[in-house]
Amino acid sequence: MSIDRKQLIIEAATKSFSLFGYKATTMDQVAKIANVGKGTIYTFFKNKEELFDEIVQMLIAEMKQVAEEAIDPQDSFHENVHRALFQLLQFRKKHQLSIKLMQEGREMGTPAVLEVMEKMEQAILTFIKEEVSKAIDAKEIKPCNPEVTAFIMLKIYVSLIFDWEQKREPLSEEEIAKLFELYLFQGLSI
Amino acid sequence: MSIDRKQLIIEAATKSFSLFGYKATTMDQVAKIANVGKGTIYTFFKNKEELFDEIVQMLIAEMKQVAEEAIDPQDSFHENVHRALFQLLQFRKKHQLSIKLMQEGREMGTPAVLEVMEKMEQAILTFIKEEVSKAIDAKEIKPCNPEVTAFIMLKIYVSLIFDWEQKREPLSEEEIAKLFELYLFQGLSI
DNA sequence: AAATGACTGTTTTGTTCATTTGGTCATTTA
DNA sequence: TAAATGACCAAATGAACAAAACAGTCATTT
Repeated sequence: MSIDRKQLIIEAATKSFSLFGYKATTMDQVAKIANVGKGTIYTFFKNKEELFDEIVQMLIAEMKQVAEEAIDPQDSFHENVHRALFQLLQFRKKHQLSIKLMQEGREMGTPAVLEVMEKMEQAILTFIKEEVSKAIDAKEIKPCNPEVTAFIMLKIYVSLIFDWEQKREPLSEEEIAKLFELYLFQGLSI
Repeated sequence: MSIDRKQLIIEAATKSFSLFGYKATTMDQVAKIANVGKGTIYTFFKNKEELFDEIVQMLIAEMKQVAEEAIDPQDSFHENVHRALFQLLQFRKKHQLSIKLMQEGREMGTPAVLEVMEKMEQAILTFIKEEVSKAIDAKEIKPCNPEVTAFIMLKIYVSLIFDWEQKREPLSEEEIAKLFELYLFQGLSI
């Protein structure tokens, strides 16, 4: 048998999704880039959306790895969460495919893309929630609802990293870490 | 002279904007509802956008009043901010015109509407920032950047009131108050 | 002097139709 | 003979055009 055709298709589709987005990627184009007959794609994937989903699954796995690499059991919980969330959002901010998908989700509202963005957010929330639960068990932080806490943490990070610099000077990583520490861990009370 | 024509126009336009949104409101329609010739509108307002802006100015003034009424100098800073932000966002959630505008901003991205939503957000931020500054001066809370703090507070509230219940059970006012108190004032640290 | 609505140039909307697209399947290939 | 293929098809898309609706003006009316 020649080289793995499924791999070729995945690589071609990833390239095209990253370059043009989901809607603007045609199956003919993917076949052409992969040097494969169009029908061949359908022997490996039920349809366009399933091909897309498989690629996004890989993206989520990559993100999970980035997050896990940011965790150092020696460090405190909030240093770990800060590093993990920061790395995660930087990843999302820099990776070609993530960027294209976020654009397409916002600007065109492509349903398949919105669905996939949900999944990515859910994956991040699950990861953080797990870390929060561990920290509560280890009595590193006060008892609290891990789901709400993970949700708030992610929202604060997205706010500081994406929303704030929409209209203002971007904040440096250290500033973000300090703010996170102040608001979420120390608290504003005197 | 007959009854105040400018007032009639403002009332008619408010009704139409609330019912159909900015784009779907035509000047002919406003004139008809107001029982006024179309040309009359242009003796009071330069164009459609200026009419819209004047109405939104009134909405913002109303919001400011709601926020101010929520502040009780006897109470602590965080009780006051909680009440003010909560009232503000409930107002936004219940008022016909706000609802229509938020919909139109999200779904159609009408530029005039987005612009106006910016203004509303800025008004809220300025109000909270002012309260934060006062609280710092009164040594009620730790020194911090009032602008970032106001920004984070609003984000947390919008997250808890709007975003959270997108996919989960809504949180009650008391729950939101408790969460706000825990995350922002007490801090998660033990 | 204030109010008006018919008028105008522009934008939006509805419609048509040729092209493109996702997906199938009979044929080809190795 | 199993895997690969591309011609093929129904459905979706969008370009092009005509018709309608629109914001804003201004000569006329009140």
